[in-house]
Amino acid sequence: MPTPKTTSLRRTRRSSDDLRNQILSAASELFLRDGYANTSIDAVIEKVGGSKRAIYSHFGGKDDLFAAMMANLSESALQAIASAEEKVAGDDVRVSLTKFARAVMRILMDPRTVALYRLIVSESARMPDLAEVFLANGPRRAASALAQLLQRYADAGALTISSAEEAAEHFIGMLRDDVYLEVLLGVRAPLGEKARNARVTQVVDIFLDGTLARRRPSVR
Amino acid sequence: MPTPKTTSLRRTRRSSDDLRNQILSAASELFLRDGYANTSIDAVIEKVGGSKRAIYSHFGGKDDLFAAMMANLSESALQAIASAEEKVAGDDVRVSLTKFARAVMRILMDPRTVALYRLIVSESARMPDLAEVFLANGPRRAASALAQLLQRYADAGALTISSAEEAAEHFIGMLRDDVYLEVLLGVRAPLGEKARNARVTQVVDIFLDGTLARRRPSVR
DNA sequence: GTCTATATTGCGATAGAC
DNA sequence: GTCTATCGCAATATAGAC
Repeated sequence: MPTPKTTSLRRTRRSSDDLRNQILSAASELFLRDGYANTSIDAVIEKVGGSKRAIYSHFGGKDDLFAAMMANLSESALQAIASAEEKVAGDDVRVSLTKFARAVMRILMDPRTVALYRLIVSESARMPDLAEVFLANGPRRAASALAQLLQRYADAGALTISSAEEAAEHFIGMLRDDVYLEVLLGVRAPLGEKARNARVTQVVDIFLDGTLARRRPSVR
Repeated sequence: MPTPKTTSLRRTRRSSDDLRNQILSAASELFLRDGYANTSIDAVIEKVGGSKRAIYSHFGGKDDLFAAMMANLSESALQAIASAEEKVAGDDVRVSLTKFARAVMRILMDPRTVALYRLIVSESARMPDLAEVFLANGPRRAASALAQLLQRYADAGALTISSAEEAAEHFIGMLRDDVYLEVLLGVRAPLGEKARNARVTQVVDIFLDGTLARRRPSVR
């Protein structure tokens, strides 16, 4: 059978949901690559096939298509962050931080994340809600997860930090340094796993040897 | 007296240089505020007065006007960085780093820098040279100045660092953390002097207590 | 002023779902 | 067969570069 029955409710030639998803997918690719202003409705429709009308009946307009796409993207981004949070189960501070940092670096250097980051910076002025959603689901979420981790170690006497929140922000800042800026600006390819891990080790060393309590010469 | 229309080279009322500078100034303001696509030639002309013809004869087109404006801006940015480099004359590591970091933070949080940063991220895909010029005059220059400073202290035995370059990048990364991202996205106002200095102290403490040689319990 | 690009809408035709 | 979403194409409107 060419068309195995759709388990869902109605239309099937290319079900309404399929069309919607295909539009979202094509729009993501183009918006992420070329930005909002340089992506035309025609270009999206050319990738998907069909009529421009489909976009307007499904989404309402270009702005709404863009918003829908960003909402869609934030879901997958959120899942990535959530999986990173689970990686911090190690007992040793250095091991925990390293795991966390590697996960963050992997997400940061993902080409999709890079493009999303760039798009957010470009368009947040036009759509303020965009920035809020992105910050809440991405950076703030990662920072507060890390802050909790740091606080636990601080309570256990392994770390000496004045503010877990700020320390977490600084730690993540170290991961997202000039190298990341260069990736963001497209003058350098995203770091591969080996290079990422090397930088993570550097960062963890700098960070930890400043916050490790020195009373107990334990872990080293 | 019927004003003889000077068809080409000579201009009288407003000197050619003045007009050029006024155009650049108006263009800077608009481009920085609204971005490339959302700034129209008409809007620039409206601010300056005169005819659209002026822009095309002076610059050639919108792209060229934009490029000229960016080149113009990078000069002042360069001066700011250069002034930061001079501030590192202190003898004590902590004092030197603090001075340097305060200067960097002041530049970073300058609304003009923020707008420039945002514009670079938005447009570097369209104009790759932009990113190179910006990186060379800004971030890379600051990082390498800091790296030299760090290396001096390392040579003197005050710091233990494996790579001065990378350490410098991480240090600056700590300064440009999530808080800066929020400023960049416009959801938070740039930090005032007091808040900046507080963060600088945090960053220097984290950084130094990890890189200070512990053999000699000297400086602390 | 001219011309191109592009967002947005109008509407008859069509092809599956029911 | 009817119904409805989609299609294809044309038309409108506006902005903005030149």
